[in-house]
Amino acid sequence: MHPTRLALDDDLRHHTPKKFDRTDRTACKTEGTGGRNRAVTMSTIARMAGGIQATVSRALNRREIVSPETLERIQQTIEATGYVPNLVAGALASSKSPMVAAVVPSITNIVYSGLIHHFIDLVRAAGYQTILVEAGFSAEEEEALVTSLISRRPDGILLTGVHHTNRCCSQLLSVGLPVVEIWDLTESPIDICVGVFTRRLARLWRTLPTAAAMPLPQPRWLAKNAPYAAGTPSAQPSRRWGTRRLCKLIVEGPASLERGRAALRVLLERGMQSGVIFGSSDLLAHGILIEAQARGLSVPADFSVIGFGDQDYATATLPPLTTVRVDRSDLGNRAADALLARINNMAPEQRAIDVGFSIITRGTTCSQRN
Amino acid sequence: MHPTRLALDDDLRHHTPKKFDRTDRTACKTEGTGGRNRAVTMSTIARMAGGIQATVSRALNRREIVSPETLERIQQTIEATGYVPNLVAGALASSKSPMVAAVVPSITNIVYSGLIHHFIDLVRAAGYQTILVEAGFSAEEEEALVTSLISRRPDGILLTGVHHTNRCCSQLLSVGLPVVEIWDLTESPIDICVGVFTRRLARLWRTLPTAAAMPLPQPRWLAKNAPYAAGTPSAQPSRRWGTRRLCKLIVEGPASLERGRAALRVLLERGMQSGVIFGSSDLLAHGILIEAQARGLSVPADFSVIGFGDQDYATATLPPLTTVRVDRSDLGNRAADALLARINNMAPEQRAIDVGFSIITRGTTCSQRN
DNA sequence: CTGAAAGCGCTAACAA
DNA sequence: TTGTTAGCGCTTTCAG
Repeated sequence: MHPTRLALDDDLRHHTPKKFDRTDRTACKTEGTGGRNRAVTMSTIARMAGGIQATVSRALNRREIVSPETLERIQQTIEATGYVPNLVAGALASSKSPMVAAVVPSITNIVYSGLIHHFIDLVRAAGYQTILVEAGFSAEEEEALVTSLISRRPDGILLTGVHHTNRCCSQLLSVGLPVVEIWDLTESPIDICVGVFTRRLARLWRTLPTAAAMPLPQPRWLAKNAPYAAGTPSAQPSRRWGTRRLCKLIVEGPASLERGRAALRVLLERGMQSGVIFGSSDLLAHGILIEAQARGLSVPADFSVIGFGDQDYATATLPPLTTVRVDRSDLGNRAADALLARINNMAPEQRAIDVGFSIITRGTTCSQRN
Repeated sequence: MHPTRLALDDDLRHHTPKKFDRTDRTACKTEGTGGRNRAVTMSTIARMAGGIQATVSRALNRREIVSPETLERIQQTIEATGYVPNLVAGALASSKSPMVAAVVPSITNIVYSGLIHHFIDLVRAAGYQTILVEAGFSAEEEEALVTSLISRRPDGILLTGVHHTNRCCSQLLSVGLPVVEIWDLTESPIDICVGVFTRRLARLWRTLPTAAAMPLPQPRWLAKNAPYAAGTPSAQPSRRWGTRRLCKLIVEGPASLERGRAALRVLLERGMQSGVIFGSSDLLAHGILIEAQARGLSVPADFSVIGFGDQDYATATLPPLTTVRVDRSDLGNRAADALLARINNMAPEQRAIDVGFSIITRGTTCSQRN
């Protein structure tokens, strides 16, 4: 193979925005009608089809109870006018919007968005639309958001995590909205919760042979277990955790490849010799692998790495990443099922649904017992 | 450093779900009240505070026009009852929900979610909540979704891409909803559009020195330019494109590290010698880097790689990734600005806003001219 | 099967 | 400043 030379034309390299003028306004609609043209409603359709508004409503919601001819006429006029029913009026009258709300800390984090993706699919299949909102990681922000969500009177609501302000919980409770909390498991959820049982994981950490370091946080419930305050990459003095010496490293902000790399640098500076590094996300763990490679260190010969999340790319790293897997699609599905069940007034069999987790052993750990 | 041994207790390794029973039902609410307890409304508050419903409405929306004492009394009762206003009634009465809708192909793809994140922030600052929905990559699905969104009467709507069904466009037009389309730029948007001017990018590709391969698609508008049908990883016979020989490789499905690795394997099998490989996303490009490394090939000595997206991790790869950057936060912000402007009935200065793009040169290309 | 009529909980004139 | 009164566009009894 020969080296490749690549030269970029300077004028192409940065493409400076081009301006359009607004001569072509074909699509602009506020013109011509002179003021807002009266919206077409059910009554409009009824009048045009020679019937009454209630019949149109029936034609739309329970087609089987109107005569075929009437139905036909109504459908034709609907088609002709391009009428779209007003769901907010419907929701007011029937006090049920076909809608649920989902609150996640971050929509850009695949850990949440992947799960929510499945959730949305399932509730959609049941006829519900999802209004998805981002709450950041603060319970106060969440409270404000939840209040404004409640004011939209969704049929149900999904919350991430189990730490909510008191106001938030009591509001939810007093409205009597079905709510499902995901990720953490608590034995006294607001309504139902589905997720993994945190203490189990913590216990797992504690029993592992040599815990060398543990970049944090991201999944909130890992963060919860951190005995040290967060700070910019800085190692804490090693201390005993369970029966092992643990050096915990808090990585501030969202996980990223770069933060993972930085984490390993810090750990090495602090004299880390060997052991296993826990990443609170696969991304962080992957960053650690890359930094190791850049420094000529070998994983798992020099140290082990365990990620969290089992993202799809965990099989594609060098070497493939050992990681903690929580079945997110399962979680999303169960959350949807549980919420739908509650919406339909079914008492849940269990109030806390544990989806469990497992360790997927790949190339970044050695699996021999010692 | 010494090798690390890692042994996992078998009973801990897989944590089988634990069952909870439902004895603790402290939080269950359908109990006690015997049937649905009448919801508290503005009238309830008014009665309790010794006033009239309209005053409560005023206290909530335009506090400055009610007397301090009345305000005080009302606020206290609201506090006491935990009353949350019903926005759907409000929306019906005022025919404005403080809400906009956003339609993206995929919420799990950071390319969209990153941008939407900014969009949401900005419109929220203006008092609007965003209902976010996923449309997949089909215009038909999108149409159905848009219809159901319209039925919720949002104040505005954001669409991804410029390819929509006719019904979709005409419905949007007939409702007279402010709409902003993002990513692609077209000179005849439904309402306004903000994004990058595709033809410019295509022209850039064409002038590059040696185009060896181009894994596709993901950004829809790259896909659009593909002269070959999609298929599982398989190289197309090289053909002339512009003045260069181009070997295009279509990668099916969403981009992933693994698909990038597979792509390089295929390209090598097909006898790729040198040149530059375009990834339609940074993830794909990163996969290519990893595979190169696994095979002992050197980038950019053996071949160059250019990604797309300038994700945060592009600086953290080995070597750092040269990539095409579209400022997504800028795009999200401008989209929000544009939509808000339209909602406030301001005629846009331009109907198409070009945010441009740039090539960020890092370590995976050599920059010497030839 | 179709009509008539009473709201759903709020906003927005208008009047006092 | 507060009270009165119409609706918003639909769902849902209840009669016909």
